[in-house]
Amino acid sequence: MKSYDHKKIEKKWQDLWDKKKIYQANDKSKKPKFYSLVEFPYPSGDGLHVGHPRSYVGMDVISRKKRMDGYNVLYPMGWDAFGLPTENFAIKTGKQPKVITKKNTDTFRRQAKSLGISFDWSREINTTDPNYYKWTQWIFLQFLKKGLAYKAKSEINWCPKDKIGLANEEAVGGICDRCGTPTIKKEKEQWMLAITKYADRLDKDLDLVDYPERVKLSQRNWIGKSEGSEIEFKTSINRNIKVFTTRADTLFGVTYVVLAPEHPNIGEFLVQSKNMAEVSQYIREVKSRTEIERTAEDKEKTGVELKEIYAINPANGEEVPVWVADYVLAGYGTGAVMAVPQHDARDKEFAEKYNLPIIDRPLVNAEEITQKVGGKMVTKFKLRDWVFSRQRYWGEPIPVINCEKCGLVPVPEKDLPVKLPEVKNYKPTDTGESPLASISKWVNVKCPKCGGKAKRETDTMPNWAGSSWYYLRYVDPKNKKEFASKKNLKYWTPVDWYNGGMEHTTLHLLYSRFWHKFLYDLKLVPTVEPYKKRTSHGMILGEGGVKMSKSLGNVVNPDEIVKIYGADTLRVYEMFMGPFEETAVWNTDSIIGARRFIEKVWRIGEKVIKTESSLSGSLSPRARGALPLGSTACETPRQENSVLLTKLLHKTIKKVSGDIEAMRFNTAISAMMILVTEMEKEQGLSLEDYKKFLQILAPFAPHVAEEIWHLLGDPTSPRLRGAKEKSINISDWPEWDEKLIKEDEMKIMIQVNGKVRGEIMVGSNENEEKIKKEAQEHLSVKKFTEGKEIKKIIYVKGRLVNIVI
RNA sequence: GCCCGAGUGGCGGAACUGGUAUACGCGCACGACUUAAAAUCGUGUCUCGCAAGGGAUGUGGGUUCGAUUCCCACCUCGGGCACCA
Repeated sequence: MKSYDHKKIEKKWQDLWDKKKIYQANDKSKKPKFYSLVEFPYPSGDGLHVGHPRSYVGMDVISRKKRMDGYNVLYPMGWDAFGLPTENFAIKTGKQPKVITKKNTDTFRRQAKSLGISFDWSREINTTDPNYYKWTQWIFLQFLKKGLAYKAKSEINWCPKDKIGLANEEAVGGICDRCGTPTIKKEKEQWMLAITKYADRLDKDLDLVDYPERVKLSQRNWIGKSEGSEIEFKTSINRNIKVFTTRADTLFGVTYVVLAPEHPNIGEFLVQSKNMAEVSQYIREVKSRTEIERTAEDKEKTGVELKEIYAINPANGEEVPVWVADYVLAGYGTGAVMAVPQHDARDKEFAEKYNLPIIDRPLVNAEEITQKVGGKMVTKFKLRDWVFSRQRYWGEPIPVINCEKCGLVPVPEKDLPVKLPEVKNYKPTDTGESPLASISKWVNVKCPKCGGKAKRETDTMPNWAGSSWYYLRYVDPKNKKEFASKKNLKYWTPVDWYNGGMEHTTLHLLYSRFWHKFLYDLKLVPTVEPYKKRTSHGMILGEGGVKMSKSLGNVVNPDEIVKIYGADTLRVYEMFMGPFEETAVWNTDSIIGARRFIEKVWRIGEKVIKTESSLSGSLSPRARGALPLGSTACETPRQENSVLLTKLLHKTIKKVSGDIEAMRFNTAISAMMILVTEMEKEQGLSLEDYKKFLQILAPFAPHVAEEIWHLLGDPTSPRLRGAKEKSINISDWPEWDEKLIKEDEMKIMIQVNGKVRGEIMVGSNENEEKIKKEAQEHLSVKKFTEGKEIKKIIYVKGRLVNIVI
């Protein structure tokens, strides 16, 4: 046996696994299925960085264990390849986005393979592949058919630098998500998806899934469900003001009413106010401000009174002034609020600034008062409809045709996919139209309905489109008739375990749940929720605890680590560096610990092989497994190790089994390290025990485990060496023996007043009284109890005795 | 401002339902092997103290025989949301 050479071993097994297709999922298996999923990456030009493997290896460990547990595992990978960085690179270099993407995915694939991740590469998908986005477009047409995709003139967040319309969530705080430029509001016809129609179900059904509490919470906050009352205020003009409040109980404390500057009926109030010029000036001012200016932290509230217009409090008939102020949002509730300065900090701030009355009134029952004033209880959501248009090239074309006569006409399903044409210039236009608009050959088409002159929609879909349903395509990635067959969907979905980053818990997760529910309503998928269980890995920060970034020059390339230390070492290190769900700081110096661990495993392997071959002799092949149990005759001498080590092995098997399921990879590895240290000390290590250890190591370090496994030979086969043995990675996960784990002696700590003073060993079935007695007689304990009155003695089974004096 | 999460050796971290605080790893020191070095192995490594013993899990209090763990208040860091009525 040669010394450990990770380069040879890893390459050899990666190729063999590929050839033997041992990680391919089987659509027709009788085994129980397990669908494990990681977020497919955006294949950037920089290649994989060490953060990616954290998620991939974590789920790989789980997938590998599940295979060994007897599951038919689907663990797929693909590319979420539409997106701005590629397009921007295309603009800069003039290369085709398609070509750039091909290059990047090749790099990513090579890197992922070099880590020995057990992905089923036969199901690889790419969102930019027309065979894939055909179905993204098809699903869009279903939304259109059901009236959930619609075009609306709306104010969008416009980035003047990227020249692109952004969704609210991409322009948080009025700053472009991509380049940091302050966004401005711009009116534009946009495609929208009515996610708000699903708001309530998206909130409620979180009860059905196994997500971490913090993930559920952030989804709930994003959806922002709140229950309250809608109450109408009559006014001095012929137009009521409807307000939304969660505090109808404070209705008697209302001292004024406020309209948002963008309130739909603002015009009617404006023209009848005495200070029309002043008010319209104010509204104009507000609209000219950027989002940042409007929401700046220290910004003082502004507003203007609609003079000579008043509203009537329906609770007591009082007349109160009406104001326009930009602290009221048009997009939430009714765009108007009743102000109760006594109970609301914002109203109070405003009232104090403009000398509006602040009054204290008794509170009443919210529901009763709502009913009494003719209002109704309603539920509102913060969630807005999803702006689904992008004025960009590198996205799925929205499959719609604008006909001069017929209006918006969906592209017939038989004409899908609407393929992206090749263009010369990928730069978006200053008018805000997609570069597609300038390709007249592509744009000008016949109307599918009337055959008349028509133009294609030139907007494309946002990044989130392709990733909203990709997990469905994996179950049947080559299907030409449907996005996936009913049969495969029924077998594989839902995803059993989905791991990804915290940064995707609000948007991607919510969007894909929305699409899934929509498809469920169309009876196209069998389950209400797409993901049964979701976990989140922590980020990997650069040395010093800062984010890895090119500008800081602290990005670690996994290729380097694989080259120097090997994939197994990188895998073990990343799983060992800290709790999986928490942020971890990269430390190149610590990798050596993982490498030493693997080398130790290798050395023990060498030792075991040496003893085995000396025992079996060179003439006869070993036939240990073939011998009947308990047979003594002619048996070759077998190497035995101490019962203590076997006990430790079984404890470790149990610990590792449980830790993998709970993603406590760090403590699993720690337990294996302890076992390995003990195994190395052991004089004669038995082949069986060592092989069991290799099996529990295999999910973490599959290459080295496989190599030694094959060098040792399969004990159930008469052959010591040879290529025909089964892979360790699909062998049966070892079982532990509870009897061996149970100690016949237990260590009991003795405390005096809660302080440890000694310990005794007792039989595991020893009765309480005897243990207590023995504890009191313990020498180093007596020292503390002598001459003191013993108040009571507490015994915790199998743990300790506490003597209280 | 609001909502989460976290504060344990020189460092990454462990302690699963309240029961030996600091497992495992990195680093460091010393020793063995070696002509030497590397690698490897062994020993030690929270702190004060010669010792007996005492003190430490962000700070202060509480509950308990017993608290890193539960409760209250505060401080610091990380993340998310942010005028959502």
